Amino acid sequence: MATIRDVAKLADVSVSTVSLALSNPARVSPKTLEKIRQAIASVGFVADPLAQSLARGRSRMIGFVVGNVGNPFFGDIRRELENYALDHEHFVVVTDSSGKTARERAMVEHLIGLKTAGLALAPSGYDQEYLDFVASLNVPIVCFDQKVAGIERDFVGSDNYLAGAMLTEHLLQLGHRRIAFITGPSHMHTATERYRGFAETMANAGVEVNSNFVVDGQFTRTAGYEAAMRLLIQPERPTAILGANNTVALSALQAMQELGFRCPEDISLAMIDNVQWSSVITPRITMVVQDTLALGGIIARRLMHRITNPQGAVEPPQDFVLTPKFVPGNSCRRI
Amino acid sequence: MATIRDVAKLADVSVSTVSLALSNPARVSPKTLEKIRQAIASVGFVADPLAQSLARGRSRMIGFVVGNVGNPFFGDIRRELENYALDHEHFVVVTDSSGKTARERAMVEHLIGLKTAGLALAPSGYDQEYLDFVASLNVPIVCFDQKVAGIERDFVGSDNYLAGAMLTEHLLQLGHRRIAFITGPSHMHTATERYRGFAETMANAGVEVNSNFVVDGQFTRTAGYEAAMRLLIQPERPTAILGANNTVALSALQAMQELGFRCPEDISLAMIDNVQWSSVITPRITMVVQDTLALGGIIARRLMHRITNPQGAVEPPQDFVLTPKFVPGNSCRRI
DNA sequence: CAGCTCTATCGAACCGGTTCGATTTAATCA
DNA sequence: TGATTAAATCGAACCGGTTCGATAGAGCTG
Repeated sequence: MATIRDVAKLADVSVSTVSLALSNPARVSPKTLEKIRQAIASVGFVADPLAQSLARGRSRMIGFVVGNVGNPFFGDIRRELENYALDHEHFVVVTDSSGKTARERAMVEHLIGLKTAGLALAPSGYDQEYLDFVASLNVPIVCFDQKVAGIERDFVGSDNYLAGAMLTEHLLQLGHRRIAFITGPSHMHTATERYRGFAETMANAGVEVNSNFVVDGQFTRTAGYEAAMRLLIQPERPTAILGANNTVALSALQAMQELGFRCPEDISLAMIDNVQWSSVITPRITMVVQDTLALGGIIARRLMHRITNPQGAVEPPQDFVLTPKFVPGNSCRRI
Repeated sequence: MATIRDVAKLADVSVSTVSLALSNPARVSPKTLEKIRQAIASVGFVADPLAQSLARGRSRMIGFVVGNVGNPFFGDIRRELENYALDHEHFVVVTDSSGKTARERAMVEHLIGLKTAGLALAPSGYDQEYLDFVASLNVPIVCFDQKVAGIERDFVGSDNYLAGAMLTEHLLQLGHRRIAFITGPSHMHTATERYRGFAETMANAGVEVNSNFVVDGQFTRTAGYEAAMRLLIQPERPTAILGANNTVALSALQAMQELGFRCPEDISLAMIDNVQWSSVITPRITMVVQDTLALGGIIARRLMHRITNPQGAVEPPQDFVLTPKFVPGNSCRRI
């Protein structure tokens, strides 16, 4: 590998001039610039990103930290961010915490060690120590999906209260009263908000919620399946199930199928968030979806803005909350 | 951030001794070691990974390059690799080329620039120049999924010929003769092998393949859908469709549903590779699946072996080909 | 006790860039 | 034309580690 000193020697200028020519060509005389250009071309010089990062104290990498890259929700956002970052000569490194807080923290630490230019972070869990840690970082960070009280950063997400409320209202309109709700982890903002949307809408309609009808699905497949089973074996079954996310809802569908319940004839089902092959799942699930492309775009622009703009770094944090969209399917019947 | 010089000053030893104590404690006297330990603890020293990588010419990162991290096939492999790497104090950075060769190359170049310890690479496309580039890298690389002629590296994958043959044989056994095949990109090894498995099995059974029954689905959703439509509008329709991967097969299912064909009553369907929610897709698709956990484990061990073992780096490349598994569903009927 | 070997530690160069004050060169003005 | 100023270039220190030959002291041998 050719180094900057090889180039300097060949162009017969100092190392610092080559460096200057690279970072600010306007401040180098045209003929020197040309000599340097030729030298660079002839030895095939490419600056070592590691050395640059060390010297600058900052790299051109952006860290993307989520709990599950396989989730299409995160996948779409990642793609948007990646495209935008690439256009601005930044490079996205993706890390997956598998939803484990300890691992998430280790990954953030690692990315900080890499002197990443910025972080797009979907926190999956946290304790006070972790919050302090995140607060102590002086790197641009845009949080998304999970709004965490105590993290004073830009936040990009959807109106989860509304998402829960919309589906609840839809089921009420169809005549359902015995509506069950499969929740997510109580420490997650999306989970609590969606539940709040459900509970308040029910209360506003004057419908009491049977306490056996609220079960914890942890946003995971196994817990969701188990939670659904608990709902289905009750003598007084719900007429509709609302899944707080795609995973628990589809786990519920699986449980229903295995026990021989038909959807929507026996039990209606609705969920928040799309999945990849929803169009071939029978019945087509009625859902509320987030505008992942828009979210990804906002995250990307906001993060790059803070990274590239000198004063962008000190702007006060801002929240961007998008309205989710209702997508009717045929998994909810009128009763 | 505390540097190694701060530690040296506090422990009243030289910088090089601190470095030695960190990398090879046995060669430092016990009392010096203790002084250094205390100093490290009191200033909270953590070595800068960037500076280490620059000085060593090698980092503790492993690059993971695939065309679509959202695909559960790659997701499982990523998880296995990540767990194993973490156990060996290595860190996986994931990059997604979105199936674009140019981007894939840029990502590999970037990872090499980061002086990654090794690469797990699922090539999605290539030209001669790219092959030469990969060949020129003297970093441990384990290729997987796509076997590329011209890349002399370890390879981990499944027997794709067998995968195609197994499903074809199954359909023949059920009495199908008019079997259609939706292929993947012809430059992909998995695609050509799976097709070969289909074609040869058909030939061996003495069944001629209608040339209109072989359509190109590019392993993508849009092309797969289009290809399926072309099959379904023919006056002489196939009685069974075999999708060369999950994406094209499910696109075909969608096309069938939209045109009002029932599966398997009107047309049978089988596919290679699982998807996340196959258990709630109706009908349950008959498929051949790869053992992603085993693949991931082999990739991880092989790569770490080459990285950590001094002589591992020079071992000749080896192929690991696993046998895929037949998973019956109810998407294929006897005729 | 001189001569030799080992062990522990050190100093300096190095990895490959960036940065900034100092210096040289060129252009502008009185 | 000499003084002044701006533009171009340079040198050296720096980022934060690693590495390796040199050195000093301890321990062993004859």
